[in-house]
Amino acid sequence: MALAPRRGRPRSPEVDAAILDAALRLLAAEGYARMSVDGVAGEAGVSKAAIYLRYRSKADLATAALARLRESGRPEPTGDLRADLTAQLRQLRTNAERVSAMALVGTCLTEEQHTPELLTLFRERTLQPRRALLREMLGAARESGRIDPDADIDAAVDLFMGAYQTRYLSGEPFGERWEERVVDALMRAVGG
Amino acid sequence: MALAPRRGRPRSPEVDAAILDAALRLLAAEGYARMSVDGVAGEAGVSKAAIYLRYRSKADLATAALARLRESGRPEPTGDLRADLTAQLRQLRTNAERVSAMALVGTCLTEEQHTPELLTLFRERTLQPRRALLREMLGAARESGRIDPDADIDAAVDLFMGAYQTRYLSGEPFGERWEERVVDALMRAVGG
Amino acid sequence: MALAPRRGRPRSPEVDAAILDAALRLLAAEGYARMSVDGVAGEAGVSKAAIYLRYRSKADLATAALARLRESGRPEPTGDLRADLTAQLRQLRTNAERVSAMALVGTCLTEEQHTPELLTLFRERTLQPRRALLREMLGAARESGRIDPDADIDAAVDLFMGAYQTRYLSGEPFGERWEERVVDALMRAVGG
Amino acid sequence: MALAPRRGRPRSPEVDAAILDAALRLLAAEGYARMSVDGVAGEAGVSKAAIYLRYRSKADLATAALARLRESGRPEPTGDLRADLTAQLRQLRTNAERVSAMALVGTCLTEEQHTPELLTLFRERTLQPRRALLREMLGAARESGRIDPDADIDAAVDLFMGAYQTRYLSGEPFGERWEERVVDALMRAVGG
DNA sequence: AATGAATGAGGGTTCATTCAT
DNA sequence: TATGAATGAACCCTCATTCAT
Repeated sequence: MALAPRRGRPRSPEVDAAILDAALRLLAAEGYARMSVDGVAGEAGVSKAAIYLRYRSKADLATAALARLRESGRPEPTGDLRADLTAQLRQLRTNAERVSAMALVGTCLTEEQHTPELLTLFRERTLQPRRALLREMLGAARESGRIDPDADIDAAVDLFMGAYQTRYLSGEPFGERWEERVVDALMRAVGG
Repeated sequence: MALAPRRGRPRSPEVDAAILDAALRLLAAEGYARMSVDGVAGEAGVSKAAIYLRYRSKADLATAALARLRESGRPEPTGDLRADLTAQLRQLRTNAERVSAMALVGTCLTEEQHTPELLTLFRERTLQPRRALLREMLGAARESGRIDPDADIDAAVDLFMGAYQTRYLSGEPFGERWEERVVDALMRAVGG
Repeated sequence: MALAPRRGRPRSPEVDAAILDAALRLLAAEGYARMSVDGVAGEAGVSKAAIYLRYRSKADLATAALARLRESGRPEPTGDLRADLTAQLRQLRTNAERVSAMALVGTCLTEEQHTPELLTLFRERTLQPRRALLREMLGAARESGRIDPDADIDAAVDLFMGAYQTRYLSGEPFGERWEERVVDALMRAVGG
Repeated sequence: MALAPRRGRPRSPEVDAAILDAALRLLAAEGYARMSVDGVAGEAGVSKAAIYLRYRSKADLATAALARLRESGRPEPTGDLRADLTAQLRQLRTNAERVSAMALVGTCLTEEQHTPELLTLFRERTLQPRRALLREMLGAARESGRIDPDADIDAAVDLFMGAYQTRYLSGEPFGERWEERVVDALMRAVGG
């Protein structure tokens, strides 16, 4: 099982991680344009050249940092659609707050013209998997007759996924039991 | 902002408008951080100092530009809820595309830490009026019994308002009759 | 005769001159690659941005500095070929030492691949005019029968023009009456 | 340079040669200032540290590379001065083009202040031997009466050696039979 | 001996802002 | 009022050199 013996000084994994952590932190806090490679190096406690040894450009670095974005604790569906949707929405919100997701969304949107990789990556890593899971859950419920056979799953996904974003954007407080209320409304929409 | 000066040569309103137009265009196209005062001056055909005569800083300029953002052609409700919602959604989408609203949203979110006025202003000028109108429409429909008396209007607003944003973000094409499908689903949610 | 009244703050001619002087000095002393815009700004006592206001790039700056290179005191031909050639050669040598011409030649040659404008300019401003003058002088002498009607003027120009350069390159001291000796030899070559 | 090590793994001569070849190539192509140790390592297919193991600095490396410069095919004098001079000039030109001699001359001149060893070495290896040979040829011809006993050999050497350089510098095309024409003129100068 | 990692010091260029005319 | 000049502080990226393996 031994890896091929690598020649030369090995790359420090601590440095690897420190760079990406710092980059993601700054990306969320400052946005891509304001994030400076100097700043990342400073936060990570490494030299700028150590970063350029790993990434060819600032865009490369930001992309790698974004690619590292992982969701933690996406809940497994149980089959109880209402409960599952609620759990999903709660986790989406918690996770978004944990990783400053809205700030990252902002950066990706802002950079859509200059650095489109960011938005592409964000879609692939974060949005699409969640949309796919949602489609599966709703599809399975429709198959098994737990929701209306005519339910428009595609439309339901758009309604559901945007709720958190638009609430955040609006600046209005979420209030008690926000997730439950949204899910209730959605369940009616799909005839659950 | 500066009070209107009473002495000396008055400021040209054409210049005022040209500056704000250029600033808004660049704000949408480049984002706040990449928008340069030089660039605005160039697009507006004035000197940089002419801008600093009117606005104390780049942030001031961007805020004023954003404040200028006006929606055009918001349709008047007719009383037919389904038709009205569809018209609203269609206009929201059209208008968003016209003013690069998603890019502006991105900038406002990205700058939430550095220049929170931008997001505040965007909320006040763009999001809140639309949300208020929606609440009115749904409230009136509930009053008059055209939708379920138990309908959760607040939740419905979140579902409705986020649909465009999340669809745009997802990168998936909108497809034919997207607005109708979303409104159909929402009408079920509110028992219409 | 009044110039059109220029608007805005006029560009300081002192700054103009200081920049070009510093650039030419550094170009000769350090070569193009080692010459830094920071260094030029420092020597000239201006900010880097003042330089970039005038020149779009380092290459532009260097080119402008080189274009400023002017010979001083190129002697007017008197008609006495031997005396004129000697005067030319003496002035060539003096001038070359004054402006570090060989260092500039070195830079232009070194940068032939990366910044060919430098060599082109050097040719146009310095080499070609002198070669042309030499051709005229020799041509006139041939017309008037003071040198051999078969004299190969083109070859004579190459012989004459390279003498200083190659002597400098060789590192050997020029010695007393070096110019006279070279001109003597050349006069024989053209049958003077 | 470092003494040959007696202990431990011996240095590979192939690596030695590859390094110097690459360095000379880059020195001619980019000039000293632009030549990067990374670039040399890359071209030579070795690591940067392998270079620093052999040379203490970039200047050391460049010097060693220049020292390797060898002329190939310098023709042996036959005793026929005109033919010999022509052959020398032709070979000088050919060789110069082969090794990008003018670019190297440029680098040596440019670096005269910072790294004077380069110019010194270039003189010793390239210029002085050729000048010495020329002096010998002309001296022998004068001894044997084939040229004027008063011919100024030193001046003739300067005329001859500079012709190629100045023609190259001037940018004018060499044209047919350039060597013959120059030698013709020179032969007259020495009374041949 | 040889490798690839890591560093510190610039280098060219841009930009928000202030100044002189 | 309005202009163009001038500035100082970054910012992205590269390089000669040293270090750890």
